Formats: sequence, structure tokens, C-alpha cells
Amino acid sequence: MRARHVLVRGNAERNGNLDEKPRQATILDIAEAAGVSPMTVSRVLNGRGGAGVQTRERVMALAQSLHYRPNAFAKSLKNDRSQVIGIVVPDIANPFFPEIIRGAELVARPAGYTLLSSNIVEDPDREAEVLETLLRHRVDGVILCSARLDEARLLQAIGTQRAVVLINRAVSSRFAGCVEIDYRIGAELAVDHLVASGCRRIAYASGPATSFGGLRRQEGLDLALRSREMALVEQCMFQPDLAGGYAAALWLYPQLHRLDAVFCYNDLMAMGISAGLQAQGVRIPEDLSLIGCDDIAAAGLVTPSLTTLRVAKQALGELAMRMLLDRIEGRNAQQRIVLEPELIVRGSTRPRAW
Amino acid sequence: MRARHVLVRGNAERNGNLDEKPRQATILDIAEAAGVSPMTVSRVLNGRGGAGVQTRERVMALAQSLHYRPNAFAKSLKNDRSQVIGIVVPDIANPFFPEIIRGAELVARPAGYTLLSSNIVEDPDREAEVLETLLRHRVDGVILCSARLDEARLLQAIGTQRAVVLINRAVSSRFAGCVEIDYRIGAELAVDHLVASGCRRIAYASGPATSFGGLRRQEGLDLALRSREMALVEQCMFQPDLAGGYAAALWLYPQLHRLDAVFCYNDLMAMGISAGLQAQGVRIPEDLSLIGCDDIAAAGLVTPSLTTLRVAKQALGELAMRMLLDRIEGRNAQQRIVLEPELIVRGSTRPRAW
DNA sequence: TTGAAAGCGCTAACAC
DNA sequence: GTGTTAGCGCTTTCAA
Repeated sequence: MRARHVLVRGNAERNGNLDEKPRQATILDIAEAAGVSPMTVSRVLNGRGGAGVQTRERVMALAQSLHYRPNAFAKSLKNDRSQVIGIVVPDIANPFFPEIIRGAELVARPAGYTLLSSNIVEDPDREAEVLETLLRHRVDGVILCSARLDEARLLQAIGTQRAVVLINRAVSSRFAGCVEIDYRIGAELAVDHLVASGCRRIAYASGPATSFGGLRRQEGLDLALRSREMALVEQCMFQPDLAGGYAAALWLYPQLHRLDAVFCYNDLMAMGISAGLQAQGVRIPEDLSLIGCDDIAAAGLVTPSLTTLRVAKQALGELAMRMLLDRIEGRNAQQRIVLEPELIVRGSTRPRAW
Repeated sequence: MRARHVLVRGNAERNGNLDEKPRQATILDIAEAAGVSPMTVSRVLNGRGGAGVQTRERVMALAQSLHYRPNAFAKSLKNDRSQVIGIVVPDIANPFFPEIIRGAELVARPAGYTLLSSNIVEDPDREAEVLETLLRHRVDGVILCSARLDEARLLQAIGTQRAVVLINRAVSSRFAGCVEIDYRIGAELAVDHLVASGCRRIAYASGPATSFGGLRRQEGLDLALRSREMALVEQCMFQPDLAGGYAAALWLYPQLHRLDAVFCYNDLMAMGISAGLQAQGVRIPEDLSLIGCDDIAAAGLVTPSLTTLRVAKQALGELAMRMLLDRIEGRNAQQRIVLEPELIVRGSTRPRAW
């Protein structure tokens, strides 16, 4: 053993109380025990070259036996990188989003990043707050799903983030990458199908007014209907979840004589409407056709099974994460990705033959 | 303005490249600008007393205009507390868990903690890995849902965490707090109901072998059946999700002549089984009664609607988080909480009158 | 009321 | 191959 390094603090001194668990071992503890400098330990532990074989082995063994665990803070503070990525979703309880998170995770983990997911419960203020928290934690990047903030606040909030990818919300690609679903095409497909199956009086049960995707859906509906010299008969706005769907059902019930189909913001809403109306004796699709959006797992299991626009949720998450990693590393090649939804025809709409 | 503090680094120097965004302002930047010491700034920003009114105002204004944002790492490194709590769930895509997370969040936020949720995709190795990551990030505590690790690995993994609460997994309360569902009582309720509605030949579609709650369910079934001089007719083990349910349906189909009811590990499985069997022409509940567990939102919407054991998911999360906060602060008063599930009778089991 | 010094754990940059 | 120095941003302790 060579130079012996100064024992900065004895164990007794480091523990406030000797009864407590011993403090986490640090690189310094290993260095002392191994009789080398902290720097050498750091090198070994990080697999950088330039360390004698015996030294390496001694250090490794000690790290093991002292239960050494690198302190992520110290590392991040030093490196100015946290290896953490934030993902923000409007509602974790909507099965649409966990699938996106899964996809993102699939890409993030092998790349050495940890995912920090936050749920904003459909509240724009909370969204700003969450973004701020992520900023304080110096996340290396953020994926923001269906941002509910208005343009100004959004730009302000993401302006200071290191790298951002938005899902279902477009901004100039200078500020963030975007992965979008082409809901206009989706709406077109839906209208096509409804009209072909004999529907003429279509309503739109929209979600939050602040939803970018919701606007796109509506534009798509308007365009598709106008090209057929039709128009939306009715429109209502409720929370994009089951409870919102029930509420929408109550609202729709007295208007049923004027309608023969409802296009819904998402599957949860459609399922709520379906259940709510059926409880009143309304027959789906005989009395009313219903189309959802997302194709969450439950859509195929409810009765009647839900006709819906399928979105590749996991792919969405994967693509967004890949794009974010590119942006973090300064490879900004791809700025915008658009996915097209697919119409899945099931039992909540009348067959075309009708 | 009084003493002028040394300008440690000019802005140009601090930014590698002048074209890049300016670096995040630090407490030092504010101190320089305000002509006070960093310490004073720290005091003001943290609302600790002991700072002149004018000083305070000057500092506050500067923090604002420089877009100061505290660096969570530096704080944590210094304070040895991260104000972050980890929550680990087996599968984020199972609607059961987002509800727990929501409950936990509800309690954590007002207490000043951020939630870091991780999904282990039903893989014990991944669970150990995730726990290790949390440890590196020095989370202040961990809520572990339905831990899949065996006892030895579990104790090892949680031994070094600062505070731990387990959901649906019991260990000595020295190591962790526990919040449990009393699945034995649940199973008893289920058997009661099945027997009363004329079922005699009951099977159990179990989830992961490593699930503590799964074992409890089975024990409950065994006890309840034995007291009636009955026994499980059959038992199978599949993934606790929809796909697992479909698989179970395939397996069950050829055995149907020997069965009149299946108790399922969770609702997702039950829904999968229900859909799978109905696709084969099996009538539920006429040919087979089905009971799920959890009462996720979809359970009431599928056809037939699912008889199930309702668990207070959000309460579960809230209670666990409260217990964890207690533990973090050394108030270990309450060590174990048990919640009882409630039988929700719906359409997937025959009426008692039968 | 305010400041100086020191250190949390780790690692680039530069010795040797 | 290995060590020294310095500093990431913040706060505790002690001093003025």
C-alpha cells in the first residue's frame, strides 16, 4: 500500500448517533480503505481506463463490501446532467397515457435515463407547477403530453427546459420537437364511416377546450362534414373521462331525437356516454351510433364494443423519447412526426349495409 | 450598496458559448447583483428571518428578473434530503395502480414532496433495479406496491432505504410500514356469494406466483371452501392482465364441464377470461360465473358487468403515503393498516335466487 | 442583520 | 497509472 490519504472523518464522527444505520459509503470511504485517491476510485467505478488491474480489483471489491452507491445528486451537480427525463400527462388514470409512458420507458432505460412521470389531473396551473418542479430537478428533458397551457405560458414554461418534445401539440420546432396524431384524418375516417352507415345528424362530444388535439378533431369533423354539405348538429364539452361521459349522457338524452351519431373526444368519454344512455334504455347503435378515440384496451370489451380511432400509443411514446434523446444530444434532425390513426369498426356503430 | 463581492465568473466565462442560452442563474448571481453575500440571498429565498426589509425586496426582485430557480441537487446534496418519494408499481397499465398513485400524490404534494413513479412490468429483477435507482437518487422514502421480490431480496433491497411502506405485502414493521387488503375476507365473501348462487365447482385463476396478495386470496379460498367441505376444483396461473385472461380462457375452455365458477386474481384477468370465453360461445354467468378483484372502472362497463371485490384504491395510496411521511419524520406510531374489500355483485355471477 | 468559511459527494483538468 | 486541486450550488456554523 502506498500513500495513505488523510482520514477526513471517522465513522463515529460522520454518524450523528452510533446507533443509527451507518451513513452511505462514499467514494472517499473506498479510497481510504483501498489506500488510493478518490480520483482513482472514481475512475475505476466509472469504467474509465487508466487504473492498474490490482487497484481496480481492490476498489471494486471494496465498493461491493461497503455497499457503495453513487450519489446521483453529487454526480448531477458536477456533471450538470441528471440522466432523468420528465414525462407529463394530463391524467394518469386514463389508460391512454400509461401506454405512452411505457413506450417512452422502453427507449429511455437502455439509454441510461430514468423516467419521472407526473400527472397534472387536467389542470393547466398544475401543469405549469409540475414543469417548474422538473426544472428545479434539472431534468435533462421533458416529454409533454397534450399540453393544456395556452401558447404564451407554454412557451414560457418550456423555454428554459433543456430539451422538449410535445405530444399532440404543435409549436415551432425551434422550441420543441413534436409528435402528433393526425386527428383531422381520423375525423374524416369517422365521418366517412358514419355517413356510409346511414348517419346524417352528428354531434361532437368534445373534451377540454384547451386541448389542441380536440381542436384538430373538430376541424376534421367540420371539414369532412362541409365537403358533404353537412354540419355538426350539436356540440358539448365535458371532462374527458368516464364521469364526463356520464355527464354528457345526461345532457345528450333530451336531444336524442335530433341526433343519430356522436363522435367522442376519447374512448373513456364514449364508454361513459354509452353506459349512461343505455341505462336510460337507449339502444346503441340502433338509436345512436358512437365513435370513440384512442382504442384503449377496454374499448373492445364493453357492450356494445366501441368503434374507435386506434392510435399507436406505445409507438407514440417510443418515438417521442427517441426524438427527445436526439434533441438532448443536439441531433435535431427530425423535428416533427405525424402518426395516422386507424378506424376500428366495432359494435357501437351501425354496419355499412344498413 | 455596500461591500462588493468578488465576481467569481463573468457571464461570458460561464457560458461555453455566448450563443447558447445563458446558464441558470444561481444564488451567487443574485448575490453579486444585489451586492450582498450568497448567504443573505439564501436566507431571503428560504423565508428564514433575519434579513433587512430592503435587502429582502432587492433580492426577491432580482430572483424574479434573473429567473432564478433553486437547484434541487445542490440543496439535496447539502441537506441530505431530496423531497422526493418513489412509488413502485408492478404495471402502470393496470388501472388499479394509477389510482393508488393518485391517492399518494394527493397527500405527498401538500407536504412538499414530489412523486417519482416507476413501473416494473411484473419483473422482479427490474424491481430490484428500480429500487437501486431510487437509492442512488436518495429518495426520502419509497412506497412499494405488490412487491414481487422474495423475502430475502426484498429485505436487502429495502434495508438501505430511508423509509418504506409496502402495499399488499407484509414484513416485520421494523423494516417497513404495511398497508394491506384483507384478501382472505375478500375470498370468503366471494365464496359465500358463489355458493349462495348455486356454484359448487370453483376454480382459481391466479396471478404471479410471487404475489403476496395472490397467496392470501388463495388461502382465503381454501379456508372458505374447506369450511363447507369443498375444495378448489382447478387452478391456473397467468399474467394478471387482459392478455393473461385471454390465455386463461383458452386453458379453461376444455375444462368447462368440470366448473361452474372462476375466481380471478384481478379484474383485468376476469375481463380477459370473460371476453375469451364469450368469443367461444360460452355464456356468462349461465355457463360459468366469474368474480374479479379490484373493481377498476371498466369492471362495471363490460358485458356482463363484472362481479368483483372492490378495493379502496385511492384511500390505499393516501394511507400509504401518510404512513410513509410519518416514518420519514420518525413518527412510527402506526405500523400496519388493513383494509377490507367489499363485494360488488354485478352481472357475471348468477343471482342468489337461482 | 449580515458575512466568511467550509463542506455535501463527485469529477474535469492538470500535474507527476 | 495515480494524485492534487478546485469547484458544481447551496446551507450550516460561527463570527462580526
